[in-house]
Amino acid sequence: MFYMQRRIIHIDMDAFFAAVEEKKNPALTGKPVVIGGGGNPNKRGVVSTANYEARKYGIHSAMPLRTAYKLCPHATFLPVDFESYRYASQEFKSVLLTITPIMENAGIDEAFLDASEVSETSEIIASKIKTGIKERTGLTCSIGIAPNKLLAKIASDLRKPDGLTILNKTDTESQLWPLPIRKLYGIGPKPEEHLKNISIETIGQLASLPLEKLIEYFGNSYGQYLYDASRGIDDSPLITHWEPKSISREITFQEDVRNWQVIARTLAELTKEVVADMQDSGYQAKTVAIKIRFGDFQTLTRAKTMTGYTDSAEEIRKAAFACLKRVELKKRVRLIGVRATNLEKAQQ
DNA sequence: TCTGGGGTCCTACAGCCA
DNA sequence: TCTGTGGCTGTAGGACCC
Repeated sequence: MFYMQRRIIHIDMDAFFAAVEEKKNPALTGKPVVIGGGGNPNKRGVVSTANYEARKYGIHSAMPLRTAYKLCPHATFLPVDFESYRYASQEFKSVLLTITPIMENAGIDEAFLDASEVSETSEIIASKIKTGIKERTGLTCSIGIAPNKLLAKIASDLRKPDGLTILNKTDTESQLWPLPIRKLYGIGPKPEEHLKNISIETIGQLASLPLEKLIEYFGNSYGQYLYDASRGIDDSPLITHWEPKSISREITFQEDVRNWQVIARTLAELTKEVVADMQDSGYQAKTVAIKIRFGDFQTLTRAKTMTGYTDSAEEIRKAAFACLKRVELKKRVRLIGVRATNLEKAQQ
């Protein structure tokens, strides 16, 4: 039996939000730009994207805006303009679809292509993608090409910006194993710390652990994942179509709130937005959940499953408030959110 | 003192039922 | 009738990603 090796391409736009902003306002080019929250570095919010100039000051995604401001007060701070980014996203993805229709959306600034059936060489495909995106949007991207999604994503991260990296199965030892464990998709701060405690720092060292050990440390599912991923093994297919599992809204107050009226009014507004979203996209929900984060970051959720599926504003609001009633509000509230889950496409 | 918002998936546990 | 077991569903929390 002959198995053809897949050819998966991962495309990652370079400092996407910042690049779109620089396109909108070329005067920003070459200066440090930080995008996040409402664009006011003295208010609550985190960095969504920092351009390469701003990264030189140590600014990175997920950093509090106030911290970014301390590191580089003369940077330009801008609010997130999702409309523009969504438009640019559609534009670059339309270029990708000229290569092959087998595309997986992986967020606003990333995508995978399955180019196994495309006859051109990887270098020619990559060059077509880069030129096409540059012509269409004026933006650059980094590309990784490999036999699976896991390696393609790691590859696109190896040379940035405007890079191209092609990995083969046989490159696992030389290219994958020297990398720090954090580079492996799915390893966040917690597993990283756990692994460092047992002196595992690189993907190669992770690959030296027997499967039984990994399962003992991390459970069946995640243990098996780490075992395979550290060897560059990944058979997961591209997801070209998917249905949402939940629709939600949440908001962090500028200052922690004790006033129940404010909390209730905010919950009602968020619920309205969720319902509008559901109705626009044609979904009904059976379960409504709320999320509350207190000033000390303690976070709790309460959920209520209704008797049937609904997109009625009245029913969903009632369910959300039934959840709120079950929470003892004895501390100031930092964040409140509402989520509709257990979704079903509404009958037409 | 600081830590967004919109998602997904996994795990643990409790209650119900056959 | 009592007890144990295993599956299913709902709930809650935690971790990850962009």
